[in-house]
Amino acid sequence: MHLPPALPRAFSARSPLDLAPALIGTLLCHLVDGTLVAALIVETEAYLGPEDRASHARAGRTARTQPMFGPPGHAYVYRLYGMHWAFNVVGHTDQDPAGAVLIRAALPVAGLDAQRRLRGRPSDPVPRLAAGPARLCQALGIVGADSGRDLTMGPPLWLAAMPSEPPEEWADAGLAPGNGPEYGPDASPGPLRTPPLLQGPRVNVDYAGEPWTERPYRFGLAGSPALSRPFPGPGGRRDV
DNA sequence: TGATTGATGTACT
DNA sequence: GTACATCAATCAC
Repeated sequence: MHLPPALPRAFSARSPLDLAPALIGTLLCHLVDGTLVAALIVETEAYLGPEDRASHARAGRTARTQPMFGPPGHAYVYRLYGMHWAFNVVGHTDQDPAGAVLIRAALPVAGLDAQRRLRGRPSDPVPRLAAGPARLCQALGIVGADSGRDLTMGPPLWLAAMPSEPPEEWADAGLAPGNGPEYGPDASPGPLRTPPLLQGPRVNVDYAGEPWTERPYRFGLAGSPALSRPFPGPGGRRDV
């Protein structure tokens, strides 16, 4: 079984605003009962430190938000609406006390049967299995106990670069080698070099009258069938 | 000590 | 489009 190497901590040691677009096109990997389940990240949101009113770091360090204030490259998992889990990658600079990137959606590429089973909806099309923060945690088997885990140490839970030549048994991620609009189901496989990104407002975040363009902190892989929901029309900007 | 609130998903009209 | 499940953290007294 091919286990891609973990991305180093330096990858996450930057502002969530830089990390959020950089995470698009990377792999989130989890070893579940000896099976690799992995998905290509296609949608993220940046949450900054205490000055970001929508960030859990706004109220300072608590037992729940502790990982957000810790070293970059760790997981921050929290309960949502009392019944779901949501997964974040901790990332901030030494100047900023806290920060994280919410992984909103990913395209399953390895361990598809396991992901269907974990998700509990066997007939859902693969691109919808992890299309949403709570669905993603379900499909990848991520739970609250994973909060605080170091994602730079490999199994059981880690971030990795998408291999330039994915193993035969992996599903086609539909990535074209390089730039271009051909990021659909018929695109030829290959690494994601300069992904065409969309940018827009964070989902279900109250902007309190302020125009969202002041904080366009949601990022997505253009044309991906695994996005949790569309980006706003012409206001959703390309080429981030 | 009690009330309100979500970084959601599903089912139903 | 709307209703609702379900609960820890946070906020208002």
